[in-house]
Amino acid sequence: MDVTMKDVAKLAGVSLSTVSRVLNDSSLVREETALKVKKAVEKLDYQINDSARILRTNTSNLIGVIGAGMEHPFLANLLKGIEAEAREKGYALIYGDSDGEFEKEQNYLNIMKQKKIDGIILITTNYYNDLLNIVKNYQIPVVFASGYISDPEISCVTVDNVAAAYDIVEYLCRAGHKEIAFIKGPDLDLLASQERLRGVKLALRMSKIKYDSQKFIEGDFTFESGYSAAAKIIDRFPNTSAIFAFNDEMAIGAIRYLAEQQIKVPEEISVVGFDGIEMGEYVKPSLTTIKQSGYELGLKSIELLNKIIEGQEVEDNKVFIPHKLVVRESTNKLNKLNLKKEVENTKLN
Amino acid sequence: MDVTMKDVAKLAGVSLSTVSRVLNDSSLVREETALKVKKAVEKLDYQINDSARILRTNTSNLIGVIGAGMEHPFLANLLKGIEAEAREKGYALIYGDSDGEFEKEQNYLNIMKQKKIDGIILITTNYYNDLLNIVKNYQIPVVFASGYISDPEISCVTVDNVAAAYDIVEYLCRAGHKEIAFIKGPDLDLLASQERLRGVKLALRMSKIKYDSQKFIEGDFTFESGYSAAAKIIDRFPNTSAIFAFNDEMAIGAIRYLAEQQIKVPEEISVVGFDGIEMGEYVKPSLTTIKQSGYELGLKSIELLNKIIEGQEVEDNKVFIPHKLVVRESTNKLNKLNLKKEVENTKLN
DNA sequence: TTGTAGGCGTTATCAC
DNA sequence: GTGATAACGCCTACAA
Repeated sequence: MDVTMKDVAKLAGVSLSTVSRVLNDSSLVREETALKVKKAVEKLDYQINDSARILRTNTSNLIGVIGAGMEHPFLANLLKGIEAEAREKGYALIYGDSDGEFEKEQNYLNIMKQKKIDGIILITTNYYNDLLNIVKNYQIPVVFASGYISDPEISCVTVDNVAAAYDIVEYLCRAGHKEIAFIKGPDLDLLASQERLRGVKLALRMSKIKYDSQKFIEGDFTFESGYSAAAKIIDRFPNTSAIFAFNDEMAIGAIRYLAEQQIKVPEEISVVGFDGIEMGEYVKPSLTTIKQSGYELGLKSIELLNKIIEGQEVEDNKVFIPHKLVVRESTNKLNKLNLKKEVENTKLN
Repeated sequence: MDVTMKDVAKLAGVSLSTVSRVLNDSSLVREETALKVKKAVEKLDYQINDSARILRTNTSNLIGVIGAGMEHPFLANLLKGIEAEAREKGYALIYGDSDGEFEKEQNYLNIMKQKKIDGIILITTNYYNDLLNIVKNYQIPVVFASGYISDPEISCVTVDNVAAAYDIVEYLCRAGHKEIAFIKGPDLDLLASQERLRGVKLALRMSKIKYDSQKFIEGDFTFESGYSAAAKIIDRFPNTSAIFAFNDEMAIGAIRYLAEQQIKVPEEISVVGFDGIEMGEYVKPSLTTIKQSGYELGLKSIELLNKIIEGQEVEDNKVFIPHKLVVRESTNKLNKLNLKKEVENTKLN
């Protein structure tokens, strides 16, 4: 079997409790004794048995992460930020993917409870209300990192989706675009997508453009769905002059479709995305988008969670990370060509 | 405190041992009794205390994953595959990122050992030799999922990097390319990159093209490094007709640079990548590449690890996943324009 | 400053 | 079939 504290105690010629004290940096130990113990630990390559410690102390230094669609670049960076900051703070991570299915989420929640996790980061967006109830019941500190949760008891870290969506739509309107089509997220996504939708509506109203639900094509945040959504848009609304996709991947999928149809971006149609994943800088044309940092989102989430776990005063349990409009090559101001085309189309309709 | 087996036993009117038996599906329990217990479990929403169980049984149903650069799409999918198959097999995941630093790797290895993980998946490529020694010492089942490990004791799952690199370089040669430049991986990466390098050399030799180490520019698998490597290539070897980047992201970065320099891909220079990430289908021009499935790599890794953990017979501890050359828009056969240019350049040199 | 002993919630070995 | 009971390895009063 493995080396235990007993072995260390024996080799160091002290008692179990002394070893324990040394390992836990108790100040009540003579330096000389501590040194003996440390040497023994070294010599035996002693590793503490975490289960025994957790059983005794009921705290695990373990944080649970339940996500969905984490292979998307933005979320992959979120996970990276979570990991880095968690390590920094002395936590290890239990990681589970729910595929957005409630059953799997429940399942992981149970497993994590059994492991006595100190806290949990939730990145799922479907069924989050049901999750909320379970989590509240569990009395485990939790932070949502996937959108704004209105429940005042629940902490969350997120970009301000409403404001960000507003910003980018307003930018399009200012550039003269009136015929804007949208590739929204899945209707199942009750957080980010719904919030972005609100931001869009707000911006349209401010620009006196009438809201037309027909012009919102549902995607699922994949390249492919952006591609096929663009096809629908071109088919149904040929006079579209700008497309706002609710994430960068769908925007890139859309651009690809337009290129294949010989529709020039941005000369004929401007395209904007959301997230600001690195890839958007390298596609041709590079992508105008709302940039937010997944890494920072992860970092801030753990920071907040850590405060809650440690019982520190939390001044605000709703944290927003910054976002920024980044204008690149995929958008332009409406030029004469577009305006002419729009006029023509208006006549035709 | 939480509900324990004791509470369940009391409510069900049986002893601790009986509850334990029911929970572990022991057949030695009368159905009637089992039912009583199950009802009590249900009613109290009892969750087992995993630490206590692990302490007693010394098995955790926990698999450790240590990775680096997991935000890259290929590896993000690898993680997804790992997670899905691990869940399927009843394991939970402890996930740590080493940033490719030996110290962090060691650190996570220790943490994981303390948590009594049943097995470990290693995805890091630097210092893997040192890791190997530690891991062997730990006597924990381990599977490398980042390249071929020659040590016969060590299990690994990987694409056949040598063959795959060979395939794509041969493809370029067959298309008539003789002036090929390379964007290789970091020299620190002792696994995939070195293997791909071997494959390249082999293919060059077969095609009677002389090996020129100058033509291998080092990148670090990021878009940015592909971009700047392409700049160096164009600067130093203006008659280059094809570029092979050791992953898709660097290839895409290179394409971006070429586009900015008004160098047409593939008309003037063909570009190929490696991995086959989804994004390669959507860039313009779409990317010719070697396709391998990160998801499958993850799945197979867990499959193998599981066998080892369960002590099943493993017929071969070196597993290869399939790869496939996918030809898209970023390559062509050398046409007259290129050939003429090459002739001219040859004269000049 | 150090040692002794009890208990955390399980599982496993005995009896009955 | 079922029930006591002794570990598993650690932490923490309490004693010394």
